[in-house]
Amino acid sequence: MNQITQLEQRILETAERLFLEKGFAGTSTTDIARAVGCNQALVHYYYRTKERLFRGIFEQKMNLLLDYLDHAEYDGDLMQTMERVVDFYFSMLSANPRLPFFVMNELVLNAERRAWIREVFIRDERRQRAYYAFSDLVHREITKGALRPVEPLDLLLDVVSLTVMTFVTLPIYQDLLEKSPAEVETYLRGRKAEILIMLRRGFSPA
Amino acid sequence: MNQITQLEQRILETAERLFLEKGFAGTSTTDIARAVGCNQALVHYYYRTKERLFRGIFEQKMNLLLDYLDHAEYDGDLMQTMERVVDFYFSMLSANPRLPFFVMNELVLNAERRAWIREVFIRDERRQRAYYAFSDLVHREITKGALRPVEPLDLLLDVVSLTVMTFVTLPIYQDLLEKSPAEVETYLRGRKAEILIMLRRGFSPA
DNA sequence: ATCTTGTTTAATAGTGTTATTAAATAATGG
DNA sequence: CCATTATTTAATAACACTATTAAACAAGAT
Repeated sequence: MNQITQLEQRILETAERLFLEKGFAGTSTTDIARAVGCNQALVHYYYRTKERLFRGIFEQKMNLLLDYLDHAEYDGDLMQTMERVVDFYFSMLSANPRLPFFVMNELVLNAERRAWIREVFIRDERRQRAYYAFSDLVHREITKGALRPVEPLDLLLDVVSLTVMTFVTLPIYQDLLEKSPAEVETYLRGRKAEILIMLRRGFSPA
Repeated sequence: MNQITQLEQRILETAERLFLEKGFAGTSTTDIARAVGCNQALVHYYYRTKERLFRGIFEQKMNLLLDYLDHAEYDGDLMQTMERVVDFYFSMLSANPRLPFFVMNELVLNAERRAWIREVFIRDERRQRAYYAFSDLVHREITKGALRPVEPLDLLLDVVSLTVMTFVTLPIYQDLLEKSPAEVETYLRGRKAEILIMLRRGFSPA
């Protein structure tokens, strides 16, 4: 029960790392086995197919990404809520910077994955409810005069675009502009501040 | 000189389409040949390696993407210039919606490609000059009081984030929310308007 | 008509990929 | 200790991929 789970676990973790780094098409089960240091057949013993292994990871990562939104408390002030959300995702994504690209990448490149995801995620009541709650709140805040008139989906996309792109382009920023880890940290702090300014200005009423 | 160029051309066009759709790792020279309807060796006869074929396309697409910025006239009003830029890219990307993802994808997934790109693109004087001109203008406009204090890079990233993400997530929007082409067109018009509002509010002085 | 040059294909080497199978090894329970 | 079960590996099937080579084919020039 030790080495057993140990290898199975290490395969999962390594697969995770490699898929996140190189994507589904760019990672082979041989790569994974090599990185773990075990026989390639073992990957298939535990997960049967590369697709199954991938899906498990993909689903988990997708949930990790959406969980916070599902449970977000849309209390009184939407502007404050928005700041909390950005704050949370900046922390979370600083620890997992390749997460958003990973999910986006596979959804964009693979139409079958989109179809599959449509069934599993979009038709999930919890998620539907969360979106309607959010949508209602936006409309209420607009009526209240606490928010500029805006489509809920637009608001969502604006926040997501600014936040996600910061992390998606991070490897490019690092490598192309040859930045050190310390510089990257400063840069991320700066980006977060900038995004909050944009959102505050962009959505304040009047 | 007819059938000659014809096949060479069709190989290039097909490669372009497939690379844009599935990425480098997801497209094989066999796929390309199959789609063209020619022998697979012909792809190698004209382009020698998959990597060379890809690089030609990648470089061309990257230039296509950056060309406008290199020649953008930063005249009097920055805000107006910004609107022209967004307007241009929305037209251009509506015709080539997979372009930004294609470039981003390869840069994020492939570190060697980043290194190569760093040499070819970043160390290009025209590009350097264009960026400095832009950076200077931003600082001048801030001093003039025509623009909120902001780092030029932040301004650039905000514009790029909002614009690019609209197109990157387009397949997801289409498929996951099951939208028709007509709905997509309306959606894009809406996004452009929304982005212009965000930018105007986000960067107007005071 | 044949020589030359450029185009296209068939064949294939060489490698890498996913996946399965059977055998070896380790661990566990009776 | 032995039987059973779970883990791990070696071997390999079956196929896909990149790239090369030599030969077939077509055109135009001489």
